[in-house]
This record gives sequence, structure tokens and C-alpha cells, in this order.
Amino acid sequence: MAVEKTLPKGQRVSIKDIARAAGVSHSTVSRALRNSPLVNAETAAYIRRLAQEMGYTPNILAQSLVTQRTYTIGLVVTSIADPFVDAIVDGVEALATREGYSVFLSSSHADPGREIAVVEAFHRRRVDGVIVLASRVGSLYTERLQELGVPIVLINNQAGGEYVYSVSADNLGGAREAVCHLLELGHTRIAYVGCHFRPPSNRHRLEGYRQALNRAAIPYDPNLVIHPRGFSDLENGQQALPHLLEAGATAVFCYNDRMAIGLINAARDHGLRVPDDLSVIGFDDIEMSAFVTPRLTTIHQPRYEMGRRAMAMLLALLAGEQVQDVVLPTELIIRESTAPPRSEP
Amino acid sequence: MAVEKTLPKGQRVSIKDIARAAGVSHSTVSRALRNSPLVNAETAAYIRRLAQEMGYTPNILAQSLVTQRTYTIGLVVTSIADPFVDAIVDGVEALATREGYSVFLSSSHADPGREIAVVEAFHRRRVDGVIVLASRVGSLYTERLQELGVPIVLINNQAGGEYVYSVSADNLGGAREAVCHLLELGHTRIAYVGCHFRPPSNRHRLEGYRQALNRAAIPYDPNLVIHPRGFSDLENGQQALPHLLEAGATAVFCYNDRMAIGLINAARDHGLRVPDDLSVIGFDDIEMSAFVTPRLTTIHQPRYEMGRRAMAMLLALLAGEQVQDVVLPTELIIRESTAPPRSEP
DNA sequence: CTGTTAGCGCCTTCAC
DNA sequence: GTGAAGGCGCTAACAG
Repeated sequence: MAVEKTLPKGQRVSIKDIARAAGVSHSTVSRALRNSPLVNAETAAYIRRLAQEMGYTPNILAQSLVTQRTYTIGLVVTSIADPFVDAIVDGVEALATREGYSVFLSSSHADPGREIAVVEAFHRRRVDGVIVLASRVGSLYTERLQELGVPIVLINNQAGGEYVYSVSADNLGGAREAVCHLLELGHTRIAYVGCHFRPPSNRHRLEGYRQALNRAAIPYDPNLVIHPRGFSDLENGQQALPHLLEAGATAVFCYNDRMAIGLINAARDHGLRVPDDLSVIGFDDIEMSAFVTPRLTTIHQPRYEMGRRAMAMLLALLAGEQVQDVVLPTELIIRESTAPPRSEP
Repeated sequence: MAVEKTLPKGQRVSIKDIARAAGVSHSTVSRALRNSPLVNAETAAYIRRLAQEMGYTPNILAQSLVTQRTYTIGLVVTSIADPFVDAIVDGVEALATREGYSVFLSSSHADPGREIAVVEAFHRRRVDGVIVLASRVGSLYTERLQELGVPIVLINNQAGGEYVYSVSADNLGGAREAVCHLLELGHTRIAYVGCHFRPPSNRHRLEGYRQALNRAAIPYDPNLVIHPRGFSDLENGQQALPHLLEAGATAVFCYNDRMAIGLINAARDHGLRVPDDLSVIGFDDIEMSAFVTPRLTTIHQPRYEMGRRAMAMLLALLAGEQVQDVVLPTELIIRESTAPPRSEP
């Protein structure tokens, strides 16, 4: 009876169409398609074959409307074009896809306004959960986040809060390890170049720096701790050079690789040689680090794994399980930018 | 009048709830919320205020179900952790967000199977359109893509097809410009190191190389054209070195920056100096290029703009407008890795 | 201007 | 096993 006209394009085949073609009710089709045992095996097979032939593609939107589950998550990053971010996104996406979730990606450009706008948009789309990467936004926002009633996991952000879960790298331990490496090489005038616009992680790395010095019984010298006020990491690295020279540093631990690279470039322009005249160690182990000259010694953050773990945590939360915050270990990667201090003339 | 009980969490306020609270029908609420003129201004204002107070967030899924428009697009990339990809994603996302679209991001890892799986997933979610980035997948797949009945735009992929639209960089012109630069510096033994697993763009860049030589009346020497068979770009760059030396090249145009960097590293390990002993020029202008030593001379691709244009094209397509494929101009970025050939001893 | 009625595509009791 | 009926949240005629 049904008119078998080929639908022009964007073939909107629904379970009703299949039901009509199969001479059953749409309930039965629905069951068959979800492999429900409550349906005759043969008719189920027939229905599935029919669905296949008719080019049926389930409409997840409709499903979601009734099940109240969208199987989507929202991922907020500061900027996609950040070499630190990409591997994390990769990790999130890989696990999400494997588990049947799709991910909405949006960048906030570190603008609080945009960041909450993004979250609101995610909410309108009824994402099942949200992952926020390296947000610099504070409490006012995580508060709103929690109102949404969906689980949130934060990566690299210690912004605390009752219903906020987090995964991050071991900033403290990593920093300690970096400075220990410098100490073991024989340095005693070791500087730290920090980042003023990432307070929490900066605090931890600075603390690691202090702990390492402390253990080596080297007194803390405020002149060796610098927080440039520029906007970009590279710029900040460059700006730090004169202060370092003045303070008589022979080695520097930089908040991150980009700063380290900026510093190294500035040093070269200034006629200094790294590591001969100045040892430099970074943090993050971004891809570029292995290709600059000299190749940068740094602290590796397991970024892909951080993404995976964040997604895994979200999945657990969605399954109603209990979860604990995770802190992933870092790893010292020794390359060419660090060496023993030059013996005095 | 309305009971102001705070809903526990995941406050599922619907237009019906608002209707009840306001003493009107849900149609009126719907109209008021969409700023329809068919509603008394006062009651509309009241309703909107009420919605605000009750913490209402429209459910786009439900809207989409009836309007048949999801305001989502799917973006397929080979790998997110590719420095070439990120800026493009950024460009797509920026415009999409501005226009009220959300973007699903998925990576295919250059696996045809995964790539079509991703597209199927997008289809189930009823995305309004799809953007595919640098797909190495061929016709069988774009065919299926078109069956979906949603507009597709391809970035950096010449795979042709009736209903396929594309935006790409001017590979031919860029390559010509790269080689011209080398010619102008005085080189005559100029090599090309190509990429065997990106046939279309490789063909264009090789053709640009030939055209440039041709215009300079320099005969084409097959020994100077190398296509390493390794898997990674860096590796391929390294592998090319011995052949280049053997062929007596004084300058090399590499398919992309990563190859160029691999080649430069190999050259250094081999005791050669770039650009003194060998001039090297890349293609892409990835971020790293400005930080390696020597800083890499290269051909810039306007990646962010490519992303934007692709999204703009999709938007136009969704608006039913006619569109034309776009080819964006490249730009020669002269840095430190190219110089005149050394005068013979 | 506003309410009523349908229905988008699907899942889910609840009877048969 | 299977069908009928109701509803997820929302928009869109169609009457008033």
C-alpha cells in the first residue's frame, strides 16, 4: 500500500516507515532495532534487514528526548591552537568516541564571558557532561557550572568546589624534579621564571622549586624568582633575561616550555650560549621542545593520558560511580639545554 | 503566586512549567520566548522574566526535532594533535560559534574506516553540515558523504565530486614562489623532497617546482626529486639527505615544514650547515618553524582563514546560496634557512 | 492576541 | 510476542 517513492535526498526514513513496510507496529521496529529480546527473532532479523535496505539511520535527537541522555559531552579549551591543548583533546576524543559519545569542542580564549557562554550553549544542547581545560576562570563560574546538574571535570585547574572533579599533572613533584636535575648538575644559583596569569599551577611549581632548594640546603633568594608581566609566554621568557643576568643565575627553571624557548632565543641574541653559559629547563614537553636548538630539557606532562583520564572520570560519574581526583606523574626529559655550570675562570 | 521551590538539580524546567506558572498556554510561552510579535508585549515580558527566574534553558534537541535543523556541524580531522590542523579548527569554531552553531570534532587518524564511522555518527546526530580536513580518503567515501543529503566542504582535498565543495591553499603558486626564491638567491641545483602519502597536494607542489625551473630555463633533473617512503614527515626529511648530497643539490624545497625540519636536523648531524652548505625551504609555516635553528624559511598557508572560509561556505550552502570553490593565496616567509649558494672554492 | 491540536522520531508502560 | 497509547520538549498551523 505504501508509496515507495525514493525520497529525494536526506532520506528521512523513520521507524514508522519501516513498520509500514514490514507490516508491524513501530513499537516492534523500535524493539527489533535495539535488539530487545521481546521480539520474535525472525521478524527482528527481517526488520533489521529492511532497515538496512531502506537506509535507515536512527535519530539520536529523538532518542535523547525520551531517554534524557544525549551521549554528548562538551569540551571547553582556552584555545585549540595551543600546542599544549591538542594532545589532551585527542585523548578525550579517543575515549569518548570509543564509548559512543560525541564531543562538542569550543574555545573560550580565556575570556570568562565567553567561557560561560560556551557552557550555556552546551547546556542548551543537553550535554551529559563537561570537561574544562585549563580554565583561568574562578568560582563564580564553577558555581554556575554545578547548577547545570551535569558532572564537570576540570583538567589542570585546582579551582576546587564540592561537585568539581579534576585531573592534573603533578606540578609540585615535576617542579621539584626539574630543580633537582639542575642541582645535581652542580648549579647553586638557580632561578625560577613564573607565570602571573596561571596562579594555581604557578604556585605549585614555585613551591616545588622551593622544596628542592630547601632539601639541598640552599637558601631561597627572592631575586632569583621572576614573574614577568607580559601577555605571551615567549615574550615573558625574553623579558626575564636581564633580571636573571643581574641576579647571577647559572640555571633557570621556567614555568613552561614556551617561556624557556623565549628565554633561549633572547639569550642567543644576547650572545649567551645555552647550556654553556646558562642552563634552561622547561615544563610541559610540547612537541616543539625536541626541535629547538639546543633541544630543550623539560618536564613531560602526559597530556594524552590526562585527556583520557578526564573522559574516563566523566564516564564513571555518568555511571553513578564514585571517583577520586587524579594527579598524574610527570617525567624528566633530559635533552641538551642543561649542563653543569662553567667552572669559574 | 508561583511556588518558588528550588528544583534539586538538573532543573528540568520546560515551557509547560512556565505556562502553568504564568497561567497561559505553552504556545504562548513558546511565542514569547522566541520574541514573536504575536504576543501581548506585557505578558511576553512577564513570561520572559518568569523564564529567567525559573532558570529555564531551552532544549535545542526538542527544537531540532521539529524544525529539522540542529545548528550543529561535524568537523572531521585526521588528527587533532597536528600542528597544521589546530589553527584551522580554530577558524571553523570561531565562525561557527558566532553564528550559533556548535561543532562536533572527531579525528579519523587517516583511517578510511574510522572516517566513515565518524561521518555516520554525525549523521545520526543530524548535523546540518560537515567539514572534512585533509582527508586522504577517496571517492567511495565522498559518495556516501553525499548520500547523507547534507552539504560537505573539504579543506585541502581535491577529491572532486559533484556535490563536494572545497577550500584549499594555492599549492601550485606557493611551490612556484618557494622555488623562485631559491632561484633568485642564485641556486641552480634545487631539489624537491615530496610526500608519497598526500598525492593531490604533492602533485601540485611538484608541478609548481617544475614550472619555476622551467621559467628559469633550468632543465628538470629527476635525480633531484625525491619521495622518501617513511611514515612520518620528520623521518622522511632525514632520509632524503643522502640522496640530496649525491645529487649535488645546494638548495631544497620540502613538501612541508616538518620534512624540512627533519632534513635540517639530519644535515646538522652530518656536519652540514644550513643555510651555508644547504638552503632549505618548507611549506605550511607551522608555529615551530619560527623557533627552530636556523629559523625556517617557508610558504605560509593561511590556516585560520581556511577554516573560516570553509565554515562560511557551509553557512552559505545551508542558506541555499550558490558557492564557488576557494583557493587561498600563500605567502613567502623569508627567515634564516635560505641563503645564496656558497661560491665555489 | 491566545488556546487547541498535531506531530517531529523515538521509547515505554500496559494491556492483549 | 505484539500493538495501542502516552509522552519527552518544542514549534506550527488552525481556530477562535
